[in-house]
Amino acid sequence: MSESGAAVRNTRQRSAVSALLGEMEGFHSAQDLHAMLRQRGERVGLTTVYRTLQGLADAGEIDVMRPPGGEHLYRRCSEGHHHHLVCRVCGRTVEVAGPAVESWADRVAAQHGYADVSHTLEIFGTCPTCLR
Amino acid sequence: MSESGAAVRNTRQRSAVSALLGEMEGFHSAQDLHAMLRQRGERVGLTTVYRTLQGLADAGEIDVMRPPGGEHLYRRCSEGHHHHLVCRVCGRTVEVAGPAVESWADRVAAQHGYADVSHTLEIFGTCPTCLR
DNA sequence: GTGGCAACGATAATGATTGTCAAAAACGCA
DNA sequence: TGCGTTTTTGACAATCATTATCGTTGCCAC
Repeated sequence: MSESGAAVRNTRQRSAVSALLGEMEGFHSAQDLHAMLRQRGERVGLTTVYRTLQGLADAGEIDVMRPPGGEHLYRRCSEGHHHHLVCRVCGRTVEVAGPAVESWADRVAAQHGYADVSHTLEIFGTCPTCLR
Repeated sequence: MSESGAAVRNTRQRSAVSALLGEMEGFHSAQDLHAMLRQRGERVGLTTVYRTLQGLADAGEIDVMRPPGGEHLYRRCSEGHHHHLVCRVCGRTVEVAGPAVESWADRVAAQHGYADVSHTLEIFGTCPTCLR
């Protein structure tokens, strides 16, 4: 009645969302993904898309970004912990790793006695293409 | 008729918001601040609070944080660029400076040809008090 | 003092996300 | 393989912070 009762079921909808994310490049909003699924003829409810994305995000299989614009953006990305360098014009994204930053954050938090540390870091800029 | 036409006016409401932020500790939402102003007897509209906060944020006089919860949080804080270490239980916040992180972010962005770089970084943890 | 123009503010609109709950589907087990 | 239990689904409504609207107010320059 507590642990081991995960029981996550394999459903058509979950596969569809997961597969779509696997094919996509870049970040997309939940509503975007929902629209794409409908175009493909997959019948998936918007509610389910939200739920599935949340589940995948909790499981660490996708990344979530909260841009100032307001919409949450989701993306399937590489396994390890990393951050994003995002073009504020076209949205092109580069994954960057910064081990030094990770350890710095942990160290700073520890110095102040904070435990169970996590962090978010996003870098915004204008990419070479959009500069011209 | 282009620049120099800033013409930012000094109004009672703007002063009230600014003064309140000067006295407050920690982050507060726009609606929080609005409620506090009303308690004080200051008659300020919610719309104006939003507008003023946005103006102050644009001017760099206050910091904005966008926690997962959804509400934007504002805070008057020290001048220079810095980041926040936030307790995810009680919200207690510590300002931290990380020159190394700043230069790292700029360097990484430059390596990828990105210009006009900015970044956001927030560290979350559980503070010593909430650990007990 | 006075006029122009930005700021104000009550209200309505927006829009992404979440809650609800009956119906459908998936899995375990006999 | 068939059945019951339990999760998941999904259409729709609700939520709620933020933004737009637009007539009124009051600051500031002259």
